[in-house]
Amino acid sequence: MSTEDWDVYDRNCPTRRLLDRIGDRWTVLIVGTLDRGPLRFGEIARRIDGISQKMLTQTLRGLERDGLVIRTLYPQVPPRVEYELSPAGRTLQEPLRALEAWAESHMSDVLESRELYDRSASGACGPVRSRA
Amino acid sequence: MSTEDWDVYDRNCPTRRLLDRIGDRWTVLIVGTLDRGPLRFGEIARRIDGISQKMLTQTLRGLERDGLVIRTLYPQVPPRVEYELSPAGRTLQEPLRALEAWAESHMSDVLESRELYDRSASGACGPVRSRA
DNA sequence: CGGCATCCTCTTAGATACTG
DNA sequence: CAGTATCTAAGAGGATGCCG
Repeated sequence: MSTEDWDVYDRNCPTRRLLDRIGDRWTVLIVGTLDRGPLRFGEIARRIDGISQKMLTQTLRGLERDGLVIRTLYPQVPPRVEYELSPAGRTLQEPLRALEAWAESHMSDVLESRELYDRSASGACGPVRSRA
Repeated sequence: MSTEDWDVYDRNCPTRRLLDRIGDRWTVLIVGTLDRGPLRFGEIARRIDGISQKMLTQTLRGLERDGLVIRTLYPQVPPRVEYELSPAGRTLQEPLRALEAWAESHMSDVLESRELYDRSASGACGPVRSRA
């Protein structure tokens, strides 16, 4: 909570980049899976259908670097690595859940709107609005 | 609000793609600029530093197609085009603002965490945690 | 002014193979 | 198991030029 505040509408605003990270497709899903406690690498991979091992590693590293996820390595053979949300990471859950909830509840509207839009490639005259 | 609910953790879930769209870097900023009412194309472009005309057009088209933004063309010379949030688009503002607020308020923590992380490339023994 | 089309570049991410 | 490394394909996105 620094007194200095950034402007996301400025090109060089670091907050803009952070926004990119947390809005990232995989970040949203990963943080979502970790809401019930620590998970092993493989467990996360299995829960998020379609994520590649590379993207999972990469995204987890980024989250760890940002202090949002804590990585715990148990030096065994075979190795066991657990990931859990940090306190800061837990505060991120609420906004992300809200976003996810919005997407779910507006999915059908959006789908309908797309169909309408795609169907009418041609328009009329007068001030043309995209939606009546 | 259909009774059918999807699972974002499934690879083929359409909600997942919608989540991608609304989490998009430009979408967040564009929806943010439109919170005070309609804006012309050029006005939006001027407010969002660093956006190219191509990405602005493209993102606005997507939002229009999804029924989140309404495009109004006034057939004048030179043409005048205004964009405004639809009712559905306005409901998106709250979650996006929450996300933006989160990013702003946690920026300094994240920056600090990154520095710490980058500084210590080497680790110790025992169960190794990313953060004490 | 607001855009579309084209070109071209640079980043991403998926697949694959190998390692401690 | 949990990665790292490498290659390649696909797409994001910028620059430019033309048009209604």
